[in-house]
Amino acid sequence: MPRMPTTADVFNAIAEPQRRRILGLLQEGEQPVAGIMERLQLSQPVASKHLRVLRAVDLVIVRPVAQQRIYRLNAIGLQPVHQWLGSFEQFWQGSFDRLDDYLARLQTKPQDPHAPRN
Amino acid sequence: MPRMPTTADVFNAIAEPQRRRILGLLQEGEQPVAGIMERLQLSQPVASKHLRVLRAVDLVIVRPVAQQRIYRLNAIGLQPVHQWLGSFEQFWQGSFDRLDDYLARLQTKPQDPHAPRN
DNA sequence: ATTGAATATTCCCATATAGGCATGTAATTT
DNA sequence: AAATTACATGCCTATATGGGAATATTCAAT
Repeated sequence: MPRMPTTADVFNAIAEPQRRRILGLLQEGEQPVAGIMERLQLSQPVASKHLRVLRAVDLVIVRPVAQQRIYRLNAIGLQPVHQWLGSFEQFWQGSFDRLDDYLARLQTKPQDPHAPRN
Repeated sequence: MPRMPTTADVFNAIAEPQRRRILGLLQEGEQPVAGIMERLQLSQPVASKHLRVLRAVDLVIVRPVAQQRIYRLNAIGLQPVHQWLGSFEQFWQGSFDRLDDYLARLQTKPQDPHAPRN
């Protein structure tokens, strides 16, 4: 079997660099397709196709304004990736550095009695 | 041009669910190929091929022991993904929660006179 | 109704898969 | 040395791609 479709999930969708660039651009604010084309130097069909994928996995939201389609970032769609990554962060440092973190947390926690979630 | 090779970068490597499963398993500790095969119910060639990709992008480290190859998780290799994701987390909450963050920062910032851009 | 503007979609192709099957290879045992 | 173990690699196929060129679609202006 071939590779999974790019629209299969967020992981596949963000594997493509151009799509990551688009998402990055949309951090600055919503944009019509023409804006994305210009800023990222993409041909019109290429832009539209990438946006189609991002739409399919719910990473962007479209809003029609006249003939324009305004695309907005829907960053919450990246949560699956964030969650998956979360389980790995504890492995990023050796046990030594993790000990540092642990001690540092022990020192600051007591100062704030109403310790909010984080 | 077709899709970018799975070995092109970490993003492409982790797009494949089986490879994510392998990485997940390796969180429990290093494993020889046979262990991965059994735990994840993969054929031997399939396991080897996925591991090859993970090796290529440096998400796992191999250590030979007799005829066995012990695979170990190299979670630091996931940092590019984590970094990229980082720039999006500030968009995860609605403007309301972001306002909270902003106010909280205003309270602590004054202690730092050299307020950098932003 | 026509024309024009902004996007979307279709058709094209070269390329890279994931997995099954078969075979190659390195180290160990007998 | 021959056989066995534990993996890696090669070959095969169906399928999905990203981008280019051309065309279709949708809404607005004339």
